[in-house]
Amino acid sequence: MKRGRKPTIDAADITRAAIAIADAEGLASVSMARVAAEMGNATMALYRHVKSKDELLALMWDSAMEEPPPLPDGDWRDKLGFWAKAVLVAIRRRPWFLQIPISGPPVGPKNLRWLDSALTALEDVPLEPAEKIGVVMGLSTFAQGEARLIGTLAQGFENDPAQFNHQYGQRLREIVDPRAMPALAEIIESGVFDLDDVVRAEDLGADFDFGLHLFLEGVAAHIRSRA
Amino acid sequence: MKRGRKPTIDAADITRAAIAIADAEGLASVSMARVAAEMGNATMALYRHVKSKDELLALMWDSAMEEPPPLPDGDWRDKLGFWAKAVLVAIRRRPWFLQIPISGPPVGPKNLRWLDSALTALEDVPLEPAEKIGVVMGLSTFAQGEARLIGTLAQGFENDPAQFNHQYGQRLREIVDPRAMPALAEIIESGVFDLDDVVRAEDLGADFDFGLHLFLEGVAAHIRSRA
DNA sequence: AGGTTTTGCGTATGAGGTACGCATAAAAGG
DNA sequence: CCTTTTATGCGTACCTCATACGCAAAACCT
Repeated sequence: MKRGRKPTIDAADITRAAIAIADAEGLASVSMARVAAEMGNATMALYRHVKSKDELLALMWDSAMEEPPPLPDGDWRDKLGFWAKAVLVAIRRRPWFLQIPISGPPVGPKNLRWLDSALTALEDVPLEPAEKIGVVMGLSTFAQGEARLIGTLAQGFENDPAQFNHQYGQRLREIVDPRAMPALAEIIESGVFDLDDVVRAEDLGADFDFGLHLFLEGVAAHIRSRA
Repeated sequence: MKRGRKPTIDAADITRAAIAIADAEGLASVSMARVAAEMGNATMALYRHVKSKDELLALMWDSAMEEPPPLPDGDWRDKLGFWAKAVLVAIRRRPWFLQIPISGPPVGPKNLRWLDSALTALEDVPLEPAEKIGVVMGLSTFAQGEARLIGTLAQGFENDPAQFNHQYGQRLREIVDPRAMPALAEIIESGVFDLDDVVRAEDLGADFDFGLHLFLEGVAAHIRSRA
């Protein structure tokens, strides 16, 4: 039998508590003391189960992603598009996910299942393994980057809504000298930056959809050139 | 005339000193005390010119990017591809750039010049303004995400080189159950993850090139469907 | 029961951000 | 030239955090 005092908590409990705090108040509110308090333990008790805060963050990172949803019926394009949107949604549900300083390639089971899901979408596509990985990496990179951007803007909007109320276009008009940056000035004049009222999550979603469309279009073209 | 004691330093000086530290030792080494010491001032002297550390980080963010290089001759594709690679190179030169928590849309002059540069590359392309912005945003997102990934892996490699010496594929083989994740298992078996020796920056650059190729291919397809 | 081992945790240390207030320097007014 | 005004320089102090260390409490073994 196992000797010594019985542990009252384990690393998984700590991770869960930390995630609950991050979900409710953001990653900045996750401190060892706070997590311990939330669990009714003393701060230093945590260190019996977790080497350091960095390790706790790594555990949080592994647990943060939910399971990948089952792929829809259709061709690879439907599936991969669905997958990319699922990635965006999953990250958006845990905005602090991208704030965790990561350290290495993914080995956590959840992340590997996401990878498997994307590769399943490409199952019947005639591409080399390395190419498939490239496609998935590119898509994943794009989705994460877009999620980051959306999160950033959403947060900036919370802090200072006035900054976004169709003043952005105006502000750019003041700053940008058409002689110095003619291409940008022309786009500004077209009014794309004059957001009528507020930047909404849906607008940002439209940007994502367009980028996704371009990328998938590129994959299709590449497949065609292969066949 | 302006009353009061003459300032001996200004925000730009502080920003420069902070950037020098970040370049040399990473963003983690940038503390108010450290920056002040480096300038030969007392810690609290900085607060006369900078409201908070967050503000200092924002200033660093604005100053961190170098000027966009002039675009090469060629069609939009050459130019945009060159631009994307230039973004990657510029970020790679300041790996701490992506670690700064950002707050809002870009208004700094350098960032606007990068934007102008990309739009110049699309000058003669028959797309709507909003579409051009979408293309540039997508590309920029992709480049930043890839830079982040490369930086992460490079750092992980420094910390623990053994982890990468063609053990990654082996490790995956142990973890991944082919019955649970057949698509992933098949790719693993193909040996793509068995990096012969070491993950090199060049290999990662190849990934970037492939993703870039796909994206530009997609843009080309979209333009064709427009014409 | 006595010894052993493992967990729980109080105390202490050091780093970092920053509020506050006084000292100091430079211009303006007499 | 001296006083008043105003902006800067910065010492002190406080608070939050992560974490090393060591002792006490609990559970198992003989």
